Amino acid sequence: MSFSDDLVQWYQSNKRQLPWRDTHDAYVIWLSEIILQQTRVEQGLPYFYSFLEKYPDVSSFAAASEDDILKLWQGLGYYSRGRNMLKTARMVQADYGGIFPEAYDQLIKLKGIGEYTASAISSFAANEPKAVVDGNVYRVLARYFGINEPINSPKGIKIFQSAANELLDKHRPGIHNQAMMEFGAMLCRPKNPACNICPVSEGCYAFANNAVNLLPVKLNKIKIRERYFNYFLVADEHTLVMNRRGDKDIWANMYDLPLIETDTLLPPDGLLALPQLKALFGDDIKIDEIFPVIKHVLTHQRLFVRFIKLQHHHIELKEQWFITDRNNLKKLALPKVIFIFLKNIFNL
DNA sequence: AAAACGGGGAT
DNA sequence: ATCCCAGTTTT
Repeated sequence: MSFSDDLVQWYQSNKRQLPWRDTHDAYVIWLSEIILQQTRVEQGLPYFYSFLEKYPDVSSFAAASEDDILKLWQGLGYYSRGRNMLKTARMVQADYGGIFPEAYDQLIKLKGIGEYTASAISSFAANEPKAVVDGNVYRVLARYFGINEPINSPKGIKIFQSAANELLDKHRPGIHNQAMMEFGAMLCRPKNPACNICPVSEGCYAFANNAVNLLPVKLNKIKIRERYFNYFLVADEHTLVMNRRGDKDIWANMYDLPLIETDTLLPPDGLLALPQLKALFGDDIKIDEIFPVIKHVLTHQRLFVRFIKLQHHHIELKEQWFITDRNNLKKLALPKVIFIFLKNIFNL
């Protein structure tokens, strides 16, 4: 019995039942793989269902608008995944007649599909012998073979890909890949791995050398930027002023409120200089209510978000601002922190 | 080669 | 708090 055989055997009797397993539809597999990038299965599952229901095939996906896709993606994060999916769906519709490709060399050219995802789709859908290397596989390989090269160094990435390629069972690459990942997710976990019931502990370097908690090695302490967002609620009975975000910063092409970003800690009294507000909104405004600062944590940024309700009779709309009915909010893709605020304010 | 890109769960 | 999740793109 080889390492792969042992894992596959374990996989077949211990795998979770997941809706994207046991299909060979490349479109469905693609949908699941993009959703699951940097996302836990439990978090992605409801999105997978809603996307599949609304867009049962690539043609219907390609016909959607970016606003539609981002709205359905709302809350999942890494929104470029959604925007790239739309580009890819349209490319598949135009260049492949709506037939989702299954070949690695074609997949790798599509937006949002990198080495991992191209390997996953091609091996799951068509049994193409491409080895996946995701976070699970890095961990399994590092521990089992005692590889101490950092998993996120350029050298490490090549070493792990080579190791995965060598290990791949060319006769059943799809199930081999799934078994590697499921094993990493369920037994060979980052913390408290289940070495006591591990089917391959006997040949495991880390288990034999008491190095399970030392591997894999990862470097790069990401640095976190602090930002201070002052959002302004300009609303009447039925409508409010919204802002369409640009395509560079976080939450690209999504919708929030008129914003003043400051580069220092917010003043304790919560007051921005009134002249600054008048310069932005016009003279006819007054601060109505200042809400407590909300700390919103992202991977690379810590946001200190403060909402300020303004009284107004007339305001001047800036370039990316527009007035919309409250009822239209259900159609706009909102960042989590904006969504929560508006939901609470308007009892949505 | 680094940095950027969300949000949430486990420890 | 820290890590990391079925990673990819941009700088």
